Amino acid sequence: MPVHMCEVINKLRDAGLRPTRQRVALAELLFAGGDRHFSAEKIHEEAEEARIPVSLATIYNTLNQFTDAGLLREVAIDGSRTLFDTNTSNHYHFFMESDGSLVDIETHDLKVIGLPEIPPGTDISRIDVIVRLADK
Amino acid sequence: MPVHMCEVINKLRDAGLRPTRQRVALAELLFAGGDRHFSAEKIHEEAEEARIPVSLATIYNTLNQFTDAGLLREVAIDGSRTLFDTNTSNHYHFFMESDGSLVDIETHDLKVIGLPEIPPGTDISRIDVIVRLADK
DNA sequence: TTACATGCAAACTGTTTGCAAATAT
DNA sequence: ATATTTGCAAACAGTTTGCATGTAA
Repeated sequence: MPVHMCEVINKLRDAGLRPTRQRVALAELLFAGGDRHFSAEKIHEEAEEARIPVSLATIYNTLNQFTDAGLLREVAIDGSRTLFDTNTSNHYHFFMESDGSLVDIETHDLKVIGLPEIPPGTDISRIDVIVRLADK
Repeated sequence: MPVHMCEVINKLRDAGLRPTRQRVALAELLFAGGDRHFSAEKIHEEAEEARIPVSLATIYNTLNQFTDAGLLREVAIDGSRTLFDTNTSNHYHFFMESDGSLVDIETHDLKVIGLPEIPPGTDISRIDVIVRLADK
């Protein structure tokens, strides 16, 4: 078994997920390259191209499990579909309205200042920033 | 016909929308008070309580028309449902994770700084900021 | 009178779920 | 051996659409 596969298996184990055939294959697809953004449907297509037999239902379940385990995060762009992001660190996004794609903005570049007091009894769990770009 | 009703009618006319019974009634519901956030379903319930007969399909159509006309804007929180906002000016939001409600943050309080260069050939069409709050 | 708006039901999209068969431990 | 995971199809929620009927101009 190749080393990179063991890494994926350990990653899943650490997250408390059994390293099943499908989960390992999907994790390799998702985490092989650098950071990326995708929908469930996109991953389904890629899995088919890679001859990995996984049902769409399992992809949804897996992406949600990965998200719960902190391996992915969701990005809310509009109501039509859920996008996932392999970069789980605190960062913001450019959203290309022309083609619906996302590009990361590294946090150290960008700051949100002047935040008013938050309601008592609450904590900030996350700040989402989406810079929507349109073709000129 | 009361004065406030004329205002609504003019507002619709200015937006290029015929002031039909349903559109006038919905506009009064939506724009009577100050700024507010809501889903299509919520407005459907309110219309029923107010004994205004409007089908859910018409509410969806109307909210989308109002949005296209610039009378409303959409707020993307998560994929599960579309939220609308009567405040169409540039402003940001607190999102209460506990109950799914939204509260406006006035723009003059909050600034996004250090934005990196945007890709050539594009313009910023809007910046969305959502501060997610969880109960402590 | 005529173009546009409405209501209903049916279609549709993205997502979740129930359950029998398959699999990891 | 046993608890978990998978795949399928069916269920589901939110939203949109086709078409006959109603209405504003």
